[in-house]
Amino acid sequence: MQDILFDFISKYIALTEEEKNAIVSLDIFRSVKKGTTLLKKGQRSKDSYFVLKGCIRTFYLIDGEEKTTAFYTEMDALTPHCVINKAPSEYFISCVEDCILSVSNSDMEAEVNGKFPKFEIMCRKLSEELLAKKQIDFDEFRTSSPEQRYLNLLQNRPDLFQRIPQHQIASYLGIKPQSLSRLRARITNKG
Amino acid sequence: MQDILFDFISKYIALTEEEKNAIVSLDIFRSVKKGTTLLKKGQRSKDSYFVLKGCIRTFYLIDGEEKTTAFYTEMDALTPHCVINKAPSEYFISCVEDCILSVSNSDMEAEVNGKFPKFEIMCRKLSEELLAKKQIDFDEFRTSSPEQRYLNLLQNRPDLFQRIPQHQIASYLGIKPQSLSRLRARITNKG
DNA sequence: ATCACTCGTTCACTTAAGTTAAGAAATGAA
DNA sequence: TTCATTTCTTAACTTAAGTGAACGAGTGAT
Repeated sequence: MQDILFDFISKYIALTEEEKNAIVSLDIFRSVKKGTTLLKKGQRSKDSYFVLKGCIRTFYLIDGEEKTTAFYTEMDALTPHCVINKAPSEYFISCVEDCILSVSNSDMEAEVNGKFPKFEIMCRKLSEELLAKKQIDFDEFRTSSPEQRYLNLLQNRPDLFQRIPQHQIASYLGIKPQSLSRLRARITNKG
Repeated sequence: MQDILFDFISKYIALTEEEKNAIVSLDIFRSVKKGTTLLKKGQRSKDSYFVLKGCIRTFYLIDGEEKTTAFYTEMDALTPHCVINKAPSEYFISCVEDCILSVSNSDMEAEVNGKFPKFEIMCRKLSEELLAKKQIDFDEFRTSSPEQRYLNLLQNRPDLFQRIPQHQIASYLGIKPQSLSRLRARITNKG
């Protein structure tokens, strides 16, 4: 299972056996049940997540309504905003499925970065890459209609439709569940 | 004028006079006329921009229509996606106003980073901070209606309405110019 | 000064999403 | 299994954005 983490890391830096052992000895792997809340609004967490198996999502609670803003699945890394800016979290994080996660604390990361400077390089590369990806995703969202966003999602992340409740996907697309149902019906009647 | 750049840098790292001189000697300051296109779709540029004065925007050309996705004003830094992923640009960059820009090439940056390791730290901090900000902006956009987005923009960047054509702001809000006009009329008739 | 062009607004009409409500299907717990 | 809850769909109606067109105000070029 931890091989997934090492596969991911190998995209950015090469690891020696010694370094791999150092990571394993940190004992960062966690099994988490579906529905578990990993972070609540207002909390000040230092934990970052890497998804080995399963799916977690971030959502806001606005006027009593959940607004899902992201899904993280296998090989996705999530450093909550509150870890970066050291302020209480604006949003929630919870498990959509039973998950196996690698949970790393920012203090631990600082320690590992001290011991193995390679990791600092990885973090820089990773955050640059994530910024570039986030920019493109944002642009795509901004320049698309809900229907186009739905078709894009179907194209780029078809697995989400098999594992995530429709109302959470609707929220992610920026519309209501009823509108998603209707939109789907509209599309099938066209094709 | 270059003091603006040094003020900006001082938020991340402290600079010696020697380092400041090294930057000035790079001769990176450029005056650019309103309407100038800095980057076209399909080009492979290595240039990053820092706005000292004026305003530049990024936009896509989709079905013959300009879709504006960002405005950069004083103290904003823009590293185009094509610089990061070394692929042809998907979008255009042009000047909304006469501008004074600091234009830095990624080769130059590598050189400066080599001479002054401090700069590498600044780049890491900056890209982490930008990622965090981008995430929050995206979440806000995702969870808002066009009307809320308009009100937020009015709150957070009121200057844009004084310096940018309405149809570009409409596009930025994800709607048509006519809808922005109507939306504004609707709001004034309410209040 | 004139002409062409862009820009912003308004209007009438169309299309799609929000809202409210109801019911069927699936899920989970006792 | 049964019962309650959640999830998804459908429908009727409301609201807001898209579309196409027209108009006046401003801008720039000649």
